[in-house]
Amino acid sequence: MKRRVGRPATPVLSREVIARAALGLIDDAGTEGFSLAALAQRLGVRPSSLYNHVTGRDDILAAVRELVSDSIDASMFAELPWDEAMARWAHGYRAAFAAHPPAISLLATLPVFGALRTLRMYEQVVTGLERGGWPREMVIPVMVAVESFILGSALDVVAPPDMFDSGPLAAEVPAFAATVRARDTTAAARGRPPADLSFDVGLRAMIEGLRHTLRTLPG
Amino acid sequence: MKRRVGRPATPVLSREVIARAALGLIDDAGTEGFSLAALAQRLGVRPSSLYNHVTGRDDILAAVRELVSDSIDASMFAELPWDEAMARWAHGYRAAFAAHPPAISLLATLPVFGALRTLRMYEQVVTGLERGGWPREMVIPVMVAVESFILGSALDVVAPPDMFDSGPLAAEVPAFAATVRARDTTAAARGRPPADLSFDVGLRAMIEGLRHTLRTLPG
DNA sequence: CGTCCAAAAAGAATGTCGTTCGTTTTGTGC
DNA sequence: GCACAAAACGAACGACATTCTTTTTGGACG
Repeated sequence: MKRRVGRPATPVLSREVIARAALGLIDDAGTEGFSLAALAQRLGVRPSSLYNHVTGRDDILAAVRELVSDSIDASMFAELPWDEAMARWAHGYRAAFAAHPPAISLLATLPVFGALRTLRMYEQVVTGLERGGWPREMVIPVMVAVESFILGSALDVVAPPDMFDSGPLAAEVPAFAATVRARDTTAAARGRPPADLSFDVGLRAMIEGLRHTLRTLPG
Repeated sequence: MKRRVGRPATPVLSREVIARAALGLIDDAGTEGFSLAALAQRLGVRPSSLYNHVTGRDDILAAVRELVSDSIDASMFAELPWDEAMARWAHGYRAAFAAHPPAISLLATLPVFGALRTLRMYEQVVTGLERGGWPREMVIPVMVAVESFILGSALDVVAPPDMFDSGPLAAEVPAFAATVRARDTTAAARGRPPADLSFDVGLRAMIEGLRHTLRTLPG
């Protein structure tokens, strides 16, 4: 499987191929397993070859982010009431990231812009909110607020499970330890990850609160 | 200012000193300007000396995170109603991170645990929520939901301003471009950063929604 | 059909970075 | 007063992202 020097007969790489391999590598090897050397090896290629298709490490991560973002559906804003559409969009948004836990911390801090597909998604959301009666100047804040919650919740997914149970620390913070246990019990009883409980509670609250905000708007 | 080999007469370093210098370096030089070499130079020390006080880079960032977290006040939960306390806590929490924009992306992805001070903060919040009537198993989800929103909003602070105004992209997403302009106008009129609008709208909504959730709880 | 240029691969080399290890000097407890 | 731990330096290493050069191939144009 050794590759010869020189341009190959059939092209091996592309921005798309690199992004998919990168996401696969991150899924398999985790955050710290991601390196250009490992990525090149997975592609059967030398690291320097990557630079013919991307500008560098950050560009690869941007491509991965586009890949993940492109799996988010926002078409529901065209048909459903804004609040119901928002709930579904948020669930899909979070699921897209939660499907690749190790990638979250790598992607969460990256700027999103430059991706046309992402802008189109925003366009759909914005249009749906305006159709729902939100005043122009509040549309972006409302969308960004929900998006911030989603992003933060995605980071929560990758947070390590609490390991201080029955340690000397638990005695220092009894109320906290007790409520954590109560949450874990409830989560286990429902067969869902603890992080899902926070997301559901928070999303429901935020959308209910936004309904209230829109209802009681001056004017 | 050259230091001689060997243990100095008066100690130069400590975990605390290192953390403060690191935060200062991040504030001054940004995310990518942070390196152990630069940090050591700022401390008048060689990089290898740091390892006498911390286990490595990640440990330094953990110390910085503790430093930032320690400036968050949660005492209001002992006196105020839970919803009002939550609002003030959230504002302080976000402000603590927003005071160091370049640090946010470095710290946001780090695990929080091991810091006793942080656990004590959680203890105060948890106690306040229980006092407010929240059932045990919902306390942590409620707190984590709000914290996720705060974290996500902090990341939004560091997001680059939209630069696609009047570009060829704006024509592709007219509704989006228009609402962004409306938001920027409103933000400018109020003399506040655009990110603040999203945070205020989202926090108000989430707390109002949580009030509604608590009110309509089964049982 | 041949020529020239761009594209796409490997290969070699570089500088930075985090980290480890050995050495030196100093403070401290017996 | 002596042994040992603590805390600094200095040297060296391996991993990493990146750049530049070289080699081979595809395609456009004559």
